[in-house]
Amino acid sequence: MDEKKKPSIVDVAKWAGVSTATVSRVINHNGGYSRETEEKVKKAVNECEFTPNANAIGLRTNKSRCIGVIVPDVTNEFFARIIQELDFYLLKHKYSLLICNSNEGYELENMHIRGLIEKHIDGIVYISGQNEIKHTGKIRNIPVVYIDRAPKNAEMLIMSDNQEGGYLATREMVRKGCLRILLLRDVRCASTIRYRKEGYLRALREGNIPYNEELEVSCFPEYAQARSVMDRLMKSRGCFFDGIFATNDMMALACINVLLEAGVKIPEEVKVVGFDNISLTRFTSPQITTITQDTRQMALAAGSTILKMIQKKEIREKTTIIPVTLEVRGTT
Amino acid sequence: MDEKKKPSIVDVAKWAGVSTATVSRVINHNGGYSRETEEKVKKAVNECEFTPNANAIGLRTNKSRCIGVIVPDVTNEFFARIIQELDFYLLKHKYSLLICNSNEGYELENMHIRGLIEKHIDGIVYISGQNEIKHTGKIRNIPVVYIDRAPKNAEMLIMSDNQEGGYLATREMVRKGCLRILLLRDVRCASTIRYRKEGYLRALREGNIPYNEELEVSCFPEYAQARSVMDRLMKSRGCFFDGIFATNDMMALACINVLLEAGVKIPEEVKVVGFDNISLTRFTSPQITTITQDTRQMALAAGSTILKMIQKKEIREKTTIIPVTLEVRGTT
DNA sequence: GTGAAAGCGCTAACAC
DNA sequence: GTGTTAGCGCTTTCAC
Repeated sequence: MDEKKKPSIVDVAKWAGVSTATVSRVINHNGGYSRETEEKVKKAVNECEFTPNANAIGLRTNKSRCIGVIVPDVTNEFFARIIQELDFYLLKHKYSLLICNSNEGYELENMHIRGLIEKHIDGIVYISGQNEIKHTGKIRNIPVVYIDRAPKNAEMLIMSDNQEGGYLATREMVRKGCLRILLLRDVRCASTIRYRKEGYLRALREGNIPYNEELEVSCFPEYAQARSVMDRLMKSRGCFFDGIFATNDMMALACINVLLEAGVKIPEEVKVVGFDNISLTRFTSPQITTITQDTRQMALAAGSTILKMIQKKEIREKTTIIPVTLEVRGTT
Repeated sequence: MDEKKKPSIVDVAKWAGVSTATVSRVINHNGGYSRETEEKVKKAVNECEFTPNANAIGLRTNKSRCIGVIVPDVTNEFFARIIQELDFYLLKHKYSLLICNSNEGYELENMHIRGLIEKHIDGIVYISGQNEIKHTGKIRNIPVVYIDRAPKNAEMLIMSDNQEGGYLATREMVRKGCLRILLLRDVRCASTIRYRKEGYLRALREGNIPYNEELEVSCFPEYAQARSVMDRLMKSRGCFFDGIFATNDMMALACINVLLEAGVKIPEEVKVVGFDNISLTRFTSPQITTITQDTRQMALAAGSTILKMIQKKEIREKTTIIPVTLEVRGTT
């Protein structure tokens, strides 16, 4: 065993006085060896401080035990939470997570995908973040699990029950007496948003409240844009609503700040519900009522699905819907 | 060239009518071939849709073009921003980023490190997040760059100019007339916090304001803890300060909410400055004055340093200090 | 300027 | 139950 080099399985074999095949068998728990040799080998492994060479294994088996995750923006807490849970789940299964931040950009995404392919990663988790999927077809022969949105030909999809979320959010306000509930929605035509709106409509119907087109306002799903839209609305038409369902928490926060600054009382005069339950919703005053997307379950579903695909196990459901919950707090 | 299998350099060599050695040379721009063969090979590479097998390269060269990043919590925006920039920088240099979320846990971190070693990653970026570095010595022969904090025997360290940050924050309040500036500090004894306090003291000295021990309050650096500490303080002693320097933005936010709820006017009666400039500081009302840690420069420094170490280039500075800036907003 | 061939560390098929 | 060995795809030395 060389002084400088890392010990290989050959070194271990020599040390234990067995063949490399036997060492390999023991390491991989493949059976076909006696209790005795097992001990010998394990001892040798420890004493040599042997660690397997993933590159060699990968080359030999065409597996890398790496999963790539493509994400529009790690900086977004919702995505970060998914990554965190995914990392934890995969670590337990001895997989590594390669992070690919696309910044919502086509070019970065493609560079990343190219890198992933060269690295022979075993699978990809693709978190779309409501934007269009652009790469379609570029990824071949690699299992892909989509979270949130997926291209038509996609195999596997994990998503929250957005319809139910929209419903729960709106029902909460209806039950508490709101009659003119503003829908402040992400302007982008994502299916997730469409579902949330369906839920909103369902809750209105259930409460015998007619849908009013004037109460639907679109804007880009960022704080700044939501703020200016609400500012303009308040200036031009005043507070003509008694509830707001914002399709994400940042927009909800923008509403709350605008209303509070205009002297409107929350939740007495206007109630507000957001979506996502990012941590920020607990750091405001009042704290924001919102819909929890269960990032943990989403990550778990994505992780176990991708592992199953890698192992070519059969998967019953192509689409997994993760339940959402209403978090009642100070704004309703 | 097999139908199902990915083409290897053997296929390309056959296609181009040259040897694998030549293909390798062309691919790696190693010179020693004619303009003519270069064209032939390049053409073959394209037509075969050849992508190199990173495992084979890694096995042969003992390089993986992978960098691991160990981070206490991806969900923390400050860390996420560093990861984002690092990912971008490394992508440009054709390196991949393996994410290792330690959740501030010893065990997870070690599992991750073990995985990184097996994967023969080329380097590690270690973002400590002010907690102690525990692994010391476990990582051998792998270049490591530390961000924020480093163990004694560490080679490379990137950090913000925390002293200057504390100074700028405090000076801003001194200049605007504050005389009793509360220091709400992270209770953990990290060097970063120590530096920030030094800056605070320097600004006081400069303003001829005596340091008052009673104005230094410690707590865990989370919103909830900061809130309850401030709540208690206000209940027991009222508002005996006219400024607060909180050593991170979450604590600053907690202060602001407590004060606002108690009817204290910000910034008229009390001014507040945070630290980090997380995006949340712009989503509050009033927006929070804070110190920007330049995550982009930190990531750039970490990225270029780790690449230099990998290439065994000499590095002048062991420690890189990244400048910080004061962001004046509504709370001062 | 180009090719032949060894070998990186490992697994798995086959032999015993 | 264990050993021998071929070969995964690539780089690199050594010939020519």
